[in-house]
Amino acid sequence: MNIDACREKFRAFLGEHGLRVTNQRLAIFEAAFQIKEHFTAEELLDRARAIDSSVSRATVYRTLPILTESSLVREIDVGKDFKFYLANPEKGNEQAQIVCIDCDKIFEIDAPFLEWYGSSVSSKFGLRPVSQRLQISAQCAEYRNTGVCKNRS
Amino acid sequence: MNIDACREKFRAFLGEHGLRVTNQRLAIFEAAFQIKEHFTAEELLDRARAIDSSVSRATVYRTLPILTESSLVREIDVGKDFKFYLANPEKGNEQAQIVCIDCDKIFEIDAPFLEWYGSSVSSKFGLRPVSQRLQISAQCAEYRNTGVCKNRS
DNA sequence: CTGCCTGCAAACTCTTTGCACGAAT
DNA sequence: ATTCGTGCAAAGAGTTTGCAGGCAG
Repeated sequence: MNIDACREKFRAFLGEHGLRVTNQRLAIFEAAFQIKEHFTAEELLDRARAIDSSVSRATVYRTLPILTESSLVREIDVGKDFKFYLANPEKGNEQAQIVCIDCDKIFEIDAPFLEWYGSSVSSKFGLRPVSQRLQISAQCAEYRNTGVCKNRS
Repeated sequence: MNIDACREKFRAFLGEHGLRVTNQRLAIFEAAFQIKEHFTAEELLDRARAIDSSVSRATVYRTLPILTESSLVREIDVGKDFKFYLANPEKGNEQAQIVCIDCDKIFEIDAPFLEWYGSSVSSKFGLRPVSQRLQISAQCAEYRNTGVCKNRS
């Protein structure tokens, strides 16, 4: 989905939920979609402030749930003490993440079986799956050999 | 592995790593193995204090890494702001978790393919997997119908 | 105008850490 | 005797929230 369609979807979502279209929310939306990879709340704040300097940390944290509930942004918890986010995720729950434990880089991988697997195993417990997450922690080949990861930022 | 073998493994692990066998560490070990399901650091503290009232929160947090590194306890991060632990996990990384989003109950499920899947997909990125986690968030059938989960504690 | 939205700063939660005392080896 | 381990309390980090003022509808 291109950014214009996403922006429209965002405005529509706000309208449908009786939420107001504010400059701050728009700036946060634009900032999120400028970032092509995974980002943190803090990085989003920096980007959003570059667009609208009045954006505060609180508003970023209050806007992120709106973005995730509208499926425009996916929240990714890799077991660290802060969360990552990804704008306009292409494949819903059909993806998994590999996290490099040295450089923290996140690789998105296709996991087409995932939805099916979660559903079939959950039904044995009388449960209906809401979301699935497959996460793999790994080391780069280079890190393994040299102790340093080439992806380190 | 029965508890006696585990206790012996714990003492051996301490010895091999130049760590001392203290009453507090033993109390925390016993407390963890008294709990047959998943527990939090706070629950472990309560149990450990019932055995040795001198155990402090700090020591619990300092002992948990020892228990996880010795594979006597598994750490489970379900994306909440605190971690769960499970003593004497039977199937290493060959298990996944289903978490009920209402009552937070954690169901352990077998996932025998998991190790293989992580390895095969990671190798495409030149990565070596360190750990895998498959987590499914789900709702109880009862919760779905009545809005209340029968497992609610 | 009305009331949702905002920035600010303080509060919160879980976890970690500095310090001086205490206990294991 | 040494040194590591401990309890206490404060610090830390990311996130949330109360409040008074501001802007969308």
